[in-house]
Amino acid sequence: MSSHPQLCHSDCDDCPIRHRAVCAHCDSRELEELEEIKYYRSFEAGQTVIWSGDQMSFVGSVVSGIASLTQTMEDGRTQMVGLLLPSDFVGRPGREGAPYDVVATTDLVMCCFRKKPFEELMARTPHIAHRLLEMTLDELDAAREWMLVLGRKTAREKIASLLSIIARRDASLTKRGMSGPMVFDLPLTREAMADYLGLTLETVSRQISALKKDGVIHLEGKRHVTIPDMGRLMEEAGDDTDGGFLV
Amino acid sequence: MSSHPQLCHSDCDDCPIRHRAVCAHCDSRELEELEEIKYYRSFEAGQTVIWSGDQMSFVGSVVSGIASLTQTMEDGRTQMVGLLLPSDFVGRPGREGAPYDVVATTDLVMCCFRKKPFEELMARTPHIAHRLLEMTLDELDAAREWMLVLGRKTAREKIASLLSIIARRDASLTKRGMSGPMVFDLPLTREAMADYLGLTLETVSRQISALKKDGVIHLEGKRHVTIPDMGRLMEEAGDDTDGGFLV
DNA sequence: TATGGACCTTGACTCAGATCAAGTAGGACC
DNA sequence: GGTCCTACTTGATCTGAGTCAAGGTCCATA
Repeated sequence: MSSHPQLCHSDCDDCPIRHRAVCAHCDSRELEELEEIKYYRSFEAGQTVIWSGDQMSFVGSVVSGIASLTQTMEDGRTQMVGLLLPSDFVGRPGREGAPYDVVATTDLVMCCFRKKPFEELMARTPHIAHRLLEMTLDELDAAREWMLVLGRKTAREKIASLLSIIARRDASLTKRGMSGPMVFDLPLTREAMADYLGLTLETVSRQISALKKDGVIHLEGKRHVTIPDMGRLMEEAGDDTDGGFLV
Repeated sequence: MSSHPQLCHSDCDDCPIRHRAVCAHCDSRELEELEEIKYYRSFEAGQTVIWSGDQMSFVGSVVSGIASLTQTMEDGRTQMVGLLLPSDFVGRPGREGAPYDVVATTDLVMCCFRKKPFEELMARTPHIAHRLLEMTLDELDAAREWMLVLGRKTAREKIASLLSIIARRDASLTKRGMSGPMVFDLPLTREAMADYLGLTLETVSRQISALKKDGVIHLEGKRHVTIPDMGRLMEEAGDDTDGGFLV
């Protein structure tokens, strides 16, 4: 599985981001600098972190909770174009405005760096710039993978695709591995799932019920999911059974 | 409008790529190096340039013709995830395999650089690396813009969106500007349009006929398009009338 | 001038998913 | 215990786009 967009300052204990691709190569001067421009921000579920078109004053990563990138048409139709899970990176060094809304889908904590000094540091530090290109390529792959889901998959396949992405991300974050049944809590409402999948919330609900009836997933309450057989779910998603590479 | 993913070697007369963001800042040593690792490749319409999963031995840009990035499911459903018009860049410096097929949608000429030495040059030349990040961000924006099209737009809006993208790209390449009626040849078959839009070719045909009947576009033959009123087309696409920023 | 084939159009019918509408489940707060 | 509210489910019906099928157009080649 490819690594995910992540960027971390020095102290991963108090900013619980797993991947240290950047800081592992930073010397202490750089880490000090990062520490100086670092701060935390919290958002409540439903709050908008950044409005489309706004100036962005920071870059950063998700510490806990979920944020989503959403685009909205004038008549209100919305499409999520990205899902930011803990450790994912937000921000576009070198760019001014945000091209879409960033919304806190659950309560959210972010670890931010002030943008200007971060960019300056980046300009002086080739391996940070390089890591950033890597992350952007990963995001691009994920977006294009999702285009196939949106354009060509059935509602049932879409749900299965989303569940398997969340399951895989959850496994890699909790280091629980992918063998045996997967258990996790759905971090999204039916409506948010619908926005991500280009469906209505009723269709999402119906297809989840159908997958449950067919034994592909188990549900306790409305959010607690067990996937007895990951291979089966991936077949339902229309993916190669050996697992997608992206996100 | 944002710049498009492009990368150019020194001699833009014999490699007709408009944007010189890279070479404008290269000194003559770098240009000489680029010249040494440069070569051209031609493909016939329908040929596959790179298979998904293959090692890529070059990076480069489209000189003439159209290439597309496509993803295919096991059962044959396909989705185009990118359209490469003249001057667009192909390649993922620092990455090995291709994540999707690159197909020559028309007869195609590409200007290529050998990948290994290009990467070495890039590692030594921060402004090329920087330009590459810029291009990747542009592609990411375009992909996400397209996710809204795939997930939430009607067939009619999808066609209008594609036509306005092609019209705008055509205008910027030929420097004809966006005022007055736009005239161009559709570079895609109905089937290719369907693959890009997540539709069937019959639906594409029907919607083009409908837009024609309603006077949004004029058609001479099957491919020669006139758009009398670009604003009207963009309304049909469901975009802000002031024009999208992306692609 | 025919013949074949790629590409496109149009019609008739079907169906997956949207829409509209009525519920249920469970938590917070009085 | 009741009531309110948000999140979810389920049913009935509608409809936009897919499917299947029959032609049409244009061009290259015989």
